[in-house]
Order: sequence, then C-alpha cells, then structure tokens
Amino acid sequence: MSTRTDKKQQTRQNLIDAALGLLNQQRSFGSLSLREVAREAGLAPNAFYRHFDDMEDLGLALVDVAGQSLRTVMREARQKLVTSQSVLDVSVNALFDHIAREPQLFHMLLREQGTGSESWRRAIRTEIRYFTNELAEDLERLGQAKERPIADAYTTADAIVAITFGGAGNALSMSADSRSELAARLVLQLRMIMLGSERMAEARD
Amino acid sequence: MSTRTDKKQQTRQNLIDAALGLLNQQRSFGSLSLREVAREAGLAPNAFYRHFDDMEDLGLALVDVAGQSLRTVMREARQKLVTSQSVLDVSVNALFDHIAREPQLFHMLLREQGTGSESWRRAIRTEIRYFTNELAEDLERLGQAKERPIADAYTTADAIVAITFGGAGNALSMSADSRSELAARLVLQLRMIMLGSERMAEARD
DNA sequence: CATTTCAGTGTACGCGTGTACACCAATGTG
DNA sequence: CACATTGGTGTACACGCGTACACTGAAATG
Repeated sequence: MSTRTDKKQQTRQNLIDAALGLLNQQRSFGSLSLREVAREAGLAPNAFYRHFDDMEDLGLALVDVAGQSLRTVMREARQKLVTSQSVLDVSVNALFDHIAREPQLFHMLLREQGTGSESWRRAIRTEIRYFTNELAEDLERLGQAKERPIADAYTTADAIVAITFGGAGNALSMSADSRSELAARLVLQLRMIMLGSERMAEARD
Repeated sequence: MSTRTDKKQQTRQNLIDAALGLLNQQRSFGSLSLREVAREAGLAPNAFYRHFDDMEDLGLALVDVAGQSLRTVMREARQKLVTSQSVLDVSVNALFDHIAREPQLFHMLLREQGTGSESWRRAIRTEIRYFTNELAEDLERLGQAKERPIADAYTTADAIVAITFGGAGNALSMSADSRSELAARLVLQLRMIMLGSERMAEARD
C-alpha cells in the first residue's frame, strides 16, 4: 500500500534537490521559477502542484531542510564543547566544514535572510534563534562549571552567532585559502567576546 | 549649453528615486524590472537605456548612493568619537536614526549583500570594507591616546561592524520599540568586544 | 474484477518582460 | 540659418512565466 506514497515522496525529494541544485552564489531562491524547478526535476510544470502550493511553499520546505542540517552542526559542536580545550577553534572549523559540504543550504540560511516573503524570513529567523538559545544555555552551564561566569548569556550567544554566521555567509564565496584565514579571524573575534563577557560579569560583582 | 545635460541628470535622478521608491522589506532590488522602474519614473521603457546599460548598471549606481550615505554616518560618528563619553551608545543610535531615515538604501547594503551579481556584491563589500578600515584607524588612534590599546585593530573593527550592521539589517523590519531594545543589546555586545580586545592586548604584553 | 483515486501529461491562455526599430522634436553647433 | 545630436516615444516581437482545463494510465480499494 506504499508504492504510491513512496513514489510521491521520491518526486517531492527530487523537486527539493532540483531547487537546491539550481542555487549558487549568483542565483537566489527568489529568482527561481516554478517551471525551472520542475524542468530540473524532470517533471511537467503542472505536476509541481501535486507537491507544493507554490514556490513559497517549496521555499519553506527548503528552510526546514536547512534547519535540520544546522541542528546537526550544533549537536556536533555541543559534543566538542564538553571534551575539547580550544572550543571556539574547533567549533568554527566544524561549521565551516559543514558549510563547504552543503553550500546551497547555507546560502539560503545565511545570505537570504533579508529577502523574500514575511514567512520565509520568519522561518529563517526561527532556525537561527533556536541555535542562539541552545548556545546561550550551553554558555551559562559551562561558565558555572568553570567558575568563570559570563554576563548575560543570551546577549553573548547572540553576538557569537552574529559574528560566526555573518562570517560564514561571506565564506560561501571564498577560496579555501581566504576561508581558513577568515576562520582564524573569527576565532579571535569570538575570543574577544568571551573575554569581554567574562570581564563584564566580574565587574558586576 | 547645459539645459540639455541638466535635464538628463534630472531624469537619471528620477530613475534612481523611482527604483528606491519601489524597494521595501518585501521587495528586493533583484526583483525590480526595467519596465517597472521606467514606469515609476514616468518614462517609456526605452528611455531607460539613455541612462543605464541595464538594471545591473542602475544597481551599481544605487550602491554608490548608499555608500555616500554610509560615509555621512561615519563622518558624524567620528566627530562623536572624539567628543562623547559613551561612544558606542551614541554611535549605534546615530546609525539607527540614519537607517530609519533612509531604509531602502540600507536595505540594499545590509540585506542584499548575499544576492545578485558578482559586481553588485563586490561593490557592497567595498563600501563596507571602507567603513571597517576607517574604524580600525580610529580605534588604534583612540586606544593609544587613552593608553588602553586594543589587540589587532582591524579584527576588532571587523567584529564591531559585523555586529552592528548585522543588527541594523534586522532592525529594518522592526517596530520602534523592538528597535531600541535591539540597539541596547548591540551596545552591550560592542562593549564586550572592546573589553575583550583590550584584555587581549594586555595579555600579550 | 469493477471502480475510484491520483501523480503526472499536453495544450492553451493571457501577461509582463527585455529590447530592436523607426521616428520625432527640441537643443546644441558650425 | 542649416544641420547634427540626442532624450524620449510608440509599435512590435519573441520569450518565459503561472496556471486553468481536460486527459491518461497505473495503483489502491471494495
């Protein structure tokens, strides 16, 4: 009873992959056309409607996929938060590796935050806020464990995310060399934030 | 001998204003059509070509206008860098005021960095890098004057710009209330960076 | 086995687009 | 004053788009 549903899932996935395949640093999701995506997926234009209401609907599905991918990065980073010494260094490099593996996904998340429909932008904002909240929690816990508390965990986490994701967005259109140079600078900047946050917490006592 | 050239300049400006007028948080520059802009400017579509090669050409002109506006903000901020006590607070609020006055310009600069043609993105990157360089210079000078030097002025400036512009980009689609809340958080984050940078410089001795 | 469901097709439509071409009328030039 | 320059117009074209409609054939259902 599932040959039918399986096949449907498959072509749905084909549409998603087709859209992703058409994205690159020159081409934003907003510039893709329904016909174009259907063509790339080997479908007649009309068949698109069997799977999504319109391009916006597809877009939200893509953000969802990207969100899952982002959560994977985070989970890995959280593991390292416990074990490693040079947390920041390892985390940033982990993120950069991940980005290099799925550039289109992160193109959407990091570089198309500001464009598109209201719901598109809200969906992206939600994914990123989720990331920030989790990080804030980790920072707080970690700060107490090491007895070097930080000031205002959410604000600190937000700064870290802004720096990291902003940088990662730029990394998308860079050579491997410039990329690792950028990664090094990001680590420095994150260290500044952590240092500053700790110092602010000290001053508050 | 200038009735002709004057008029031409005027309609060119009309085209620029028309494009700017069509931009808002839902509508990105990339989604504007040549005909649409010409229509808004009260021109026949063909007349567009008397002033710009194509939409990309217009886009670069717009980035140029935005860059000039950005440089104005910076000049004001630099004045305050010398006179005021709470530099960061005043600077961030100055930027936010400016943004509220010309939202379309900053929409392009802050939210459409990641989309569009190669030359479009390079033009935007150049404007922002200019800003970062000037800030780095100021930070270095200021740090020496106050005998509280900072570490790696360019890296510090880059972090400040990333935080500030990232935040400002988000501010564009916020209510006035959320906006000032955000501004307050940004000031905190910038203080973290400054504090951290100073501490890094101390540690290096 | 007869019937219903439904993913996918082909045709067709009106629309907005970029831009080529021929033209006009006012300004600038010798 | 005669002529050249040029900002702007109107017409026309082919194109890609979203999507409505009628359809088909295979899988699912009873």
